Amino acid sequence: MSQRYNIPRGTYDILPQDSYKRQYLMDTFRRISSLYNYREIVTPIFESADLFERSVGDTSDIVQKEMYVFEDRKQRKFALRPEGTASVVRSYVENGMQTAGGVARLSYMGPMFRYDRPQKGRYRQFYQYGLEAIGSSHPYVDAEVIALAVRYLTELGLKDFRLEINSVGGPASAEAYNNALKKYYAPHVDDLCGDCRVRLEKNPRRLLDCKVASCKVYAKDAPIMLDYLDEEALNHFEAVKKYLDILGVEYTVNPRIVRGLDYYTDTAFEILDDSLGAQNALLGGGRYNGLVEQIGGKDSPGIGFAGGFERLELSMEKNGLSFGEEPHPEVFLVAVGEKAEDKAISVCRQLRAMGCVTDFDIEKGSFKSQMKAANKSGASIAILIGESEMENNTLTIKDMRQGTQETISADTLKCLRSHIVNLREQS
RNA sequence: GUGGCUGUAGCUCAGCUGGCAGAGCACAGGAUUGUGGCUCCUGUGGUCGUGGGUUCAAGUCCCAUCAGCCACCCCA
Repeated sequence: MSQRYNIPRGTYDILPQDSYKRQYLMDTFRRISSLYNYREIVTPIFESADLFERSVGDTSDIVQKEMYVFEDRKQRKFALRPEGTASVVRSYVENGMQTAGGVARLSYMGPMFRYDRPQKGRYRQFYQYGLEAIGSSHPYVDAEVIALAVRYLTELGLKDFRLEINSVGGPASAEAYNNALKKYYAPHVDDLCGDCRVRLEKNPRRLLDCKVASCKVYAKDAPIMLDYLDEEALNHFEAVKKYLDILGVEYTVNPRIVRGLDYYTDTAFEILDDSLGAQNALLGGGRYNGLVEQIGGKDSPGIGFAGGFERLELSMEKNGLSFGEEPHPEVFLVAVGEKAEDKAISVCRQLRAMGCVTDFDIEKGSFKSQMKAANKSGASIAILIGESEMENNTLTIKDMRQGTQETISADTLKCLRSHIVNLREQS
């Protein structure tokens, strides 16, 4: 026997018996995002590594420890995308979307890659849905994006999640806050973990969600971001809350939300489902007013979110929610004898031309085993063609649920069609 | 990158202090010479994750390694 191969660590196959679930999640996301007039954008799954280093942040764990970086044959440095926003903004700038005026509403879905130790709800290749609204800094847009995220989850039937929001302020607030943090932590430097000593210099905000016990002690009494927001940032945050109230979206303010990507400004939010275990973030997002310019475009504000399909599936399964109907053929053909088989092939073709989902297993021999196959397929109708049907030029149509059957002329296609439609309506 | 638990048939798992590799489900055939589901009978299917070691003898004990799960971490 030749070499057997295994799937790479942290990846998984979506098997045919489950793929309708993922399709349901994707279809629903497309439906809801198009309700808000978002259009789908598809970008490559790899980009210049530099794009992510500059946008996500070269001090972030994503870039430092988790990114799949590789060189192509001409020694250009690329990365498998660890998230979607950077690519969407790159495309926005590259294709001059800002010149179109108004707000660009862009949605996307696809695989993302992070090199991390796999566990429940966490994979190395995982699939995200997300969207970006670029071109407005109006707080209503923040609220609308959040409302859309909530609407999507609600549409899927999910209830036991909670929305947490925060504001990390603009650059001025951020600097004031960072200085306050540095000042607060300075006397305790020796007690901090190695990571945090580096963070204190480069990105002090991330000290707040360090889980090392000795660092956690100080996080409790650390200065709070919201107290350092300048007037503009504070007004923005208040307005976002007002619009969320108008839209009927429930939330709690969590001043500790510090998103792991460096490009966030002002609004940051997460939707959490505590039944999921350690990986409890269903979706997360926020505003990124400096990102477009940072990537080389004309200064334009933006906001967006992204979530993982895997965690949605876990949450839905835990709650016993439906992924829509599992697909199965409507008609299954059963034919015994060479001439009957030939007849079945042409009936099969005609049924499919009518738009009727049809299957026929030419490998199966006996009537019995073909009937078993028909039963297993879940088809509601079986069409039987045997000796007597061939002699009389008829077809026997069997209702698999009721067990009833009747014989009709094989020539009247319309007749066949009305039978199928009839039976389809009954079931 | 760190720790704990687990790897036996396609799936879920049993296999005692080392002694002939098992069950259920699934799959195939039959009981029923043109009729599925229920029942009963029969059958196919295994480099016991991989590589070493100890032993007369290893699925079982030891070491390494890979993978899965859970947690840390990170976040989707």
